[in-house]
Amino acid sequence: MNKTAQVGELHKPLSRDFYARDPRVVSRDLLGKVLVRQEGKNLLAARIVEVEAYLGEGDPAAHAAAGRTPRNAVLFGPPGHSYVYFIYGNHYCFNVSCLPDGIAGGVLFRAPEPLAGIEEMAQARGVSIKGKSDLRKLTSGPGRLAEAFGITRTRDNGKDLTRAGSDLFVADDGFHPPSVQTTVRIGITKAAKRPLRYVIAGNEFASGPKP
DNA sequence: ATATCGATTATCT
DNA sequence: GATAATCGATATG
Repeated sequence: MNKTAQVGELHKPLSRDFYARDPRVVSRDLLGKVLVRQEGKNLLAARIVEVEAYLGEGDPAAHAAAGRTPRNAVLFGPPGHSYVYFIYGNHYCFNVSCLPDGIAGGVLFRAPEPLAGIEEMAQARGVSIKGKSDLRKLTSGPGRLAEAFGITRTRDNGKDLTRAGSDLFVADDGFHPPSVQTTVRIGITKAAKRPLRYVIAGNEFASGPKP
């Protein structure tokens, strides 16, 4: 398998079937895939290294836990649609709906490794990249990821990520993560002990303090 | 109409 | 390590 991204694959979204499974399975399979934003001529791409699974009614930490509301309706809809919400008055978080239509569940994208469109991401984030280690400032954390990719609720909530030609989707370029680590989820107070955070082991671009 | 709080981050000390 | 910033969804009156 090629080490570099097979750019030819970067216009082909993952299928609806991929997302129509348990969020824990989708989470694990999303690691190593490539998140793509295609805005006309501009291409933003980043390899997913950290995600979290949020289950439906049985998961107190999930937005879907209290049942369907206008805000979380996407999570109850068909799989492969983006769920974007605003948090702490400052940040957007980007998720994808999982499981068949009518059953809630989703995956939160927490951190990817930037591959293409570095300049555009830095501009969107309002930071400058001097050294290689500064790349972490672009997308290391859900709020940063959303800002780097220009993801907002009005623009992207409810978007079908599996549609051919969508400007926002996830692609498989053949990369396979060497090893996957699971930990507890970050920043939640309910069901805080469940090991539903998935990280490519030892990856530099995962959120949190650098080891 | 008003109060509460959150799947975060930047910027202090 | 602690906290301010700051919006909107939701619950309650």
